[in-house]
Amino acid sequence: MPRHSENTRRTIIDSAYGLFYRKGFSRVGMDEIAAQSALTKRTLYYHYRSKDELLAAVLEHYHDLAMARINGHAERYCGRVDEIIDAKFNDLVKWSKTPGWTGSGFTRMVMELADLPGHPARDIAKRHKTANQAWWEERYNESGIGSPQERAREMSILMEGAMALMLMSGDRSFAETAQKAAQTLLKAGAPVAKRRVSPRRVGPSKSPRPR
Amino acid sequence: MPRHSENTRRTIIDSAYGLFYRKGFSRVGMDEIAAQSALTKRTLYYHYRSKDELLAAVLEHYHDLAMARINGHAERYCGRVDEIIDAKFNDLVKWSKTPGWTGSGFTRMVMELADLPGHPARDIAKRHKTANQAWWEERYNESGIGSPQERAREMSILMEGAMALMLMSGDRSFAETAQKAAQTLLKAGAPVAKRRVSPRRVGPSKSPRPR
DNA sequence: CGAAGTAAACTCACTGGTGAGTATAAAAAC
DNA sequence: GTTTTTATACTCACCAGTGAGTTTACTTCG
Repeated sequence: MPRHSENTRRTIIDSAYGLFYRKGFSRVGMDEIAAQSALTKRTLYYHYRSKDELLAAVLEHYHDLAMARINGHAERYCGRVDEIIDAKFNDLVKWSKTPGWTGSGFTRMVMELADLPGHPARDIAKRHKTANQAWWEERYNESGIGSPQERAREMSILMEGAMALMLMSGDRSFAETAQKAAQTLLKAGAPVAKRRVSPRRVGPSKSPRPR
Repeated sequence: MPRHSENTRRTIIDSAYGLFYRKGFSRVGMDEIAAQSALTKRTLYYHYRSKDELLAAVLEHYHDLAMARINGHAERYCGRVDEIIDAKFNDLVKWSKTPGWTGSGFTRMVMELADLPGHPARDIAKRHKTANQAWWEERYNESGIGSPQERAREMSILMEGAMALMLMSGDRSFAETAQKAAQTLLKAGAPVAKRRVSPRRVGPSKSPRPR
């Protein structure tokens, strides 16, 4: 087939993402990815030097997607912070109901590769979580909430913890518990001016949910 | 009867635990475990029918250890709930400073094997987290705190989330953030009688920290 | 007592299978 | 005529699990 190397790469990354997300990194073979992509293994190695490099590309791509998605949702994630919190946790519950849901792929990758500090996946996952947290910090900040950084860190913790426990127990109500906790912390933490915030940017989005 | 099979099993389980904790399940071979135990691979299969069964035995053992440890620490984890919370998070920080720390082995196992719902490791990990949460529920309960179950679930979430983020970011201060959040939630949640609680049982303990 | 039996515990060498990554040559696009 | 892709076949390392036999410690019988 032809020269559209961009398309091919996209195909490879999508297939790889699906398999990595489902089964983790080690238990997915390059042959499997090749088969899923309807390509030859040789072609995979034409575009990516190694399995690790492919993983890095996959995470990079889905990090970008997630960021674009979150920023494109300005009209959904606007208003008072407490409303944004509710929206976020509702979305988490919705997401967790998709058939093969197994939590955050980034988190799971880091846990699987926890003993390889130099692995590219580690850095990308870290960047992803940092970016997410920065997003929350902005939300808290522009709403005039006190200690926005601390609040954002709490949100990260609650989200991460809720996902882990939902995955382990199969009990979706952990999202609700985390949500209520976030609201309580918001109220208890910072009795500052509550001002509304208007949508920041336009750009609807649908599509699957990387995380 | 010939040689002491209990000792051998113990050796195997300890070696396996060390390797599984460090590198995860898939990336550790039975040969590696055998070498670490100074035994033949065949001997491993004499005591355990399969690698999965060995993993189950390892988790079972370390779950017991963790429970024994937590119950043996009655003199440490007593007093007002807010003191217990502080003690717990301090212990988390201390634990996280041990050289090869990579968070909760149970959580990481579940994340690695997330696509295998029937795997024995899943059930054991779930039981472990449930037991931990029940422990917290008791603590809240015997201190006359309102909604003890909800408080215990929050604790689980905060602990789990803090560990995940500490692992990903390498930033230990997430423990502190989670700790403060737990205290805030405690105060905000249940303005009920604060009564002291005396040590429940005796039995000092030291030893490493399974989780 | 001591030889013979025996069952648990253990070893060595092996199998079939799969993993990542490569070699090479040739075909199809553009 | 260069880039991309196929096709097939290959290397080499590893890995879960096994077949068949050996050692150890304890028992039983003469």
